Amino acid sequence: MSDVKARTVFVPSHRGRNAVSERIAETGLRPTAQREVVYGVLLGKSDHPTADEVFLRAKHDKPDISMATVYNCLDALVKCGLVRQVTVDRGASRYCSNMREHAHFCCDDCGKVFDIDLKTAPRVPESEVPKGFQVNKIEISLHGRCQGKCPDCGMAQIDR
Amino acid sequence: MSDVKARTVFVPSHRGRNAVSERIAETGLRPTAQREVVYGVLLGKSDHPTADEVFLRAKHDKPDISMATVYNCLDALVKCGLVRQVTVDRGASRYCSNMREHAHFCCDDCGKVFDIDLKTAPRVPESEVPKGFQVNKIEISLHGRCQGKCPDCGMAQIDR
DNA sequence: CTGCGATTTGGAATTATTCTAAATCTTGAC
DNA sequence: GTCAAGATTTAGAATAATTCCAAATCGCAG
Repeated sequence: MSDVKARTVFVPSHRGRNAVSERIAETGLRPTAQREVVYGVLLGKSDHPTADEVFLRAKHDKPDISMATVYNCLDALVKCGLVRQVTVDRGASRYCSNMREHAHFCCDDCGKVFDIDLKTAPRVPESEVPKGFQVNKIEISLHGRCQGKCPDCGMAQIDR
Repeated sequence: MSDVKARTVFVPSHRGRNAVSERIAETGLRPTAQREVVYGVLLGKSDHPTADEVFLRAKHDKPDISMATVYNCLDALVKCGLVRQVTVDRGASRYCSNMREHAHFCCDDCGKVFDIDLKTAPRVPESEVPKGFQVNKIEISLHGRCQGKCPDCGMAQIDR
């Protein structure tokens, strides 16, 4: 694999320019058709899909996209800061195009993940962080039950 | 697999009684030799070992313990509240016998995980949690770099 | 329009974990 | 102490998620 190291802003030459390719290009990433589709999927529905679910949805727009490419694209989008990778539990990673400050609520019953907006960036007492350690990111995840209150929870796996 | 559903307090009948087996028994879990060894490993060194690492260490005391058993024991210990399962990133789960209120710092360079004590239980604005959702647990993980400041960081993978 | 490096691709490989069914252990009852 | 019932352990197979690979294709700069 090659690193994502482009520095200049690319503009797609053959395919049309659009909001999505524009945003990708702004990060210095080459706006390929596959990246646009993958990013588009995440922008289209913010339900924290797994790579597998992204793959399924991406195929709708681009039937011959491959799973490996979905992983590559997600990886590139995460590295360039357009997408967040969410790891609330064991099991597949989830992806999220909401870059505002927020935490995640993960329902132990239905397995769905919801954004919890945070007005302020999370903080941790500096005195408790070992001297010299550099903190780049703080992730907060809540675990609990939606109690059937979340959308489409009829099909929740109520196996407890 | 059978559920962990014991209700009475077991006392080991054949093997000796000790602090570790005592604590396991108190939770209503059968204090088997394997569980004692696994729990002992976690109590012995709080460096957030993966199941694999626990297996290796457990074999020192009990050479014929199996990987499946390590997973079973870890699972049982987590379910009965004696151990925390830590999921800071993709990759193997880690386990932790520190049950005080704390967050985790995960170094992107050396991959090690450190406890960050929290004086108070983490909170999230209640107003942002959807009505009716029940929050059971809040996990906080910090990501960053130890900058070579952590113990044994000579052998850190500095691949960035 | 051309060359070069970036990206995509299918498939194999790897890693972490779960499942399965048989053997063994633990406990409470006698 | 002995026994039966159910819990636990075990090796190995199976699964799930992700990464690796090397060849084909694509996108951009010149």
